[in-house]
Amino acid sequence: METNSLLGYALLGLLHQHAMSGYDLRKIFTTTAMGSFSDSPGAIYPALKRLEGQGLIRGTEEASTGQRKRRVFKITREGLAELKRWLTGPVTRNDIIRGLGTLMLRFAFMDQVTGPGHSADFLRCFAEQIAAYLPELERFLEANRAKMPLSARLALESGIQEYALRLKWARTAITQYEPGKRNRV
Amino acid sequence: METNSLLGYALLGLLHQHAMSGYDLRKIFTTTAMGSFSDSPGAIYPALKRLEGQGLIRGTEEASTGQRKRRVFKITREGLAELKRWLTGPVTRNDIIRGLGTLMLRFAFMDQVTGPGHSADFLRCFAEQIAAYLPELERFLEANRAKMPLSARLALESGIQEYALRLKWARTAITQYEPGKRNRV
DNA sequence: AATGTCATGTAACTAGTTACATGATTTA
DNA sequence: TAAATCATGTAACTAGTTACATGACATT
Repeated sequence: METNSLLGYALLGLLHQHAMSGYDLRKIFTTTAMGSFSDSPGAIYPALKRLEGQGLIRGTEEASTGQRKRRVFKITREGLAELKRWLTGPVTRNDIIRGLGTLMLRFAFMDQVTGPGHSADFLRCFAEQIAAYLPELERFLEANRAKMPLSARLALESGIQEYALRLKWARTAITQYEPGKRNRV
Repeated sequence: METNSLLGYALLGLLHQHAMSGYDLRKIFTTTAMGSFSDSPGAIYPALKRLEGQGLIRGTEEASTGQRKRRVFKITREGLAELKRWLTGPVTRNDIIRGLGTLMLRFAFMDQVTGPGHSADFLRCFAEQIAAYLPELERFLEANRAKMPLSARLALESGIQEYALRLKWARTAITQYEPGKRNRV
């Protein structure tokens, strides 16, 4: 069972949408809302090489529109299987603590790859984990608020607010997957 | 001018609060709201070594409460200068795009290290950058909402909501630094 | 005697950073 | 001809991951 970095899964997920070159992928990271990923060639080309080495994607040379030849990558069956495996993994307490970015990326790909049924399940686990973690943070704040400098307390409150917001978001999002709504893309 | 990772600055900021051992720092990462950092010895001990090599902290052996000897680290003048340099750097568009974690850590240390006057300035820059980025994300959503799968759209909306929340938070936080309020710790 | 907690550290591996190199084609 | 855009790639460096090693003392 292979392991990949978040960047690797991001590339895999994007290549599942449609085949693309490394350059296309870089442009996605520079010009769309996926700007949290680095668009540097030193990150993307080696990552594509690794994915290809694992047999998860396959690149084919293509005579491009005039300029230099481009390598267009498409996801393989193995790649799709690995992407599904990643998407369907459990939502752990650790995932929540280490930051929600990974989980949000997983969710973003979910409808397309594993279908809306699974997305709703994911949201339920997501909400459950946050609902468990949030009171811990709140208890920590109350226990320490007196001894904390203002900016430290404000920063912590901001973090708590973020988790609270995501919980509310998840609960609203779940309703969009309810039967009766036409939820297919 | 030295460069350090986020972990390096986190350690520097914590050691500015008071001198501690590597083990104490690890415990902070496991037991407090700073859980986004790894508490693994393979991360922390080498990071402390690097900081000491740069002259930013200094460790002294200490006969501990019974068990094995511990090395207690304290920040040096150079370390404090470097921490201040990091805290007072500009708030860039890139800082906002790459994730708010780094900026929130900077802010958390700010009152103690550079004083409440600077914290308010920081919040104004922070709010300004978010206020500039947010409409870009919103335009992207509107331009793509039709072609996006439900889960992808929801994920993007969640991201937008987060930025909106942080903007509101920053504007509220600024008022807590206004003259007339007793804002010293 | 075995396990747990305090406490520090290293080694092998992985992946990301910045910066550079290359090269074709198009536009100013 | 200089610069911009398309397009791929490498090299040196940095830092983090997991896993292991060590060792003292305390508890069961």
